[in-house]
Amino acid sequence: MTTRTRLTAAERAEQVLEAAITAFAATGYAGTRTDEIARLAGVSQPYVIRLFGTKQQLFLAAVERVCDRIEQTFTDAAAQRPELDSLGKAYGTLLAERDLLVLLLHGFAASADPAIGEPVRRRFGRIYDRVRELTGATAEEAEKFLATGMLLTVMAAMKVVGPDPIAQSWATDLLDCFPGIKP
Amino acid sequence: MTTRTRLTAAERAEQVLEAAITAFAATGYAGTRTDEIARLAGVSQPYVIRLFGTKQQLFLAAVERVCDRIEQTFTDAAAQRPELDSLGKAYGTLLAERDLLVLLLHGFAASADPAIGEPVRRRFGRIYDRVRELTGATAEEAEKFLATGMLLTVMAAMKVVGPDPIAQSWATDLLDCFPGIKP
DNA sequence: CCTTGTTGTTATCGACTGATAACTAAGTTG
DNA sequence: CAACTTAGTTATCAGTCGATAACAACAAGG
Repeated sequence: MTTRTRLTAAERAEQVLEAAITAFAATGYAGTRTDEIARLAGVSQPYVIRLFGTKQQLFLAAVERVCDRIEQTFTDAAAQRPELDSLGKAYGTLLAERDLLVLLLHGFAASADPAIGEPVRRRFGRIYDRVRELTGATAEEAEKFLATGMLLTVMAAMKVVGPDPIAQSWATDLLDCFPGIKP
Repeated sequence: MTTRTRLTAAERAEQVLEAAITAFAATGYAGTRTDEIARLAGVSQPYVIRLFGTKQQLFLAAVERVCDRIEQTFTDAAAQRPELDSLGKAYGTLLAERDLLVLLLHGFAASADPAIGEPVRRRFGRIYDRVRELTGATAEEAEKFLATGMLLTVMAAMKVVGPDPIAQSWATDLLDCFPGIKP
């Protein structure tokens, strides 16, 4: 073994959190093993548990992180041009980081567990609020915006959009409807 | 124990499949135990496995069944009035059977596994095709329709719509945008 | 009534997996 | 450098869970 570089707990936790996003996005909350996250982060499995307490707390931290990133993306986009299609274009760039969106989808799907559902509802509501206050959109405009976002998120999970897309004629049809998503 | 009523394997498999939809909707593919499905169906856990081979095959059968039900709902709605908002109203009634929609969402989320992703993409594509051929909608109209459906599906998973909804102001805002969903 | 096919069970295994305990080692400070 | 704190490991457990095997009970036909 090469000499391990020692990091502060906060730095290591950061790496573990990124690994957790990748792993949880791939196989969901229940389907992901903590030792797979540990392997991705390059640490031992018990250390992952010690840094975050439980697997569930790590999952929740990953969900919060993803929502932070999405909100930040919207805030940045609105700073340039505070309109819905500016945020829409920004969401399109998030497709490149499929893990973020798919993890969020796993959060929605796992919402039957109150410990997960409560924060997920809270963060989704916050995103709705941010979208409206950043762009001045009406409820109906925000609804159309979020609906489109959810379709794209589902398509990302099915891997028909984003990195290495699996070609499907229906997917091409649908993607043609969003100007500036395809690349 | 009361005298067990003996059913044909097909009849029992039907009951197990319904139980599987309920259970998988609640806790997802990896998070659901086959003995919980067995308990809901009133049979032993090994019998569940014997009827469907593996847990994965049972999950796939459940996904196929849900897609059948959704397609049938659309077909029926189009028979009465072959327009998009007729199908939309029909999808609204499916919210009462939250399990169906949430199971589908678990299917999307679990699509990273090729054994699940392949049939899920196939069925989603088929629903897109059916929607267009039943209503004569353009790709863009179908996209808006499916986007709305995905938002409602995600909201169903978060339990802010459907039976015993958890009240959230943002959810009320959003639901007001769909005429005739609220009841 | 007895044989045969089908429905269903109990018993059990073997692999997995989150979490804990106990220990090691690397910095850090006086 | 010695005492202490913090980062990280190895070893291991206790519970879980899908699957298999072997057996039991019920029904039906000859």
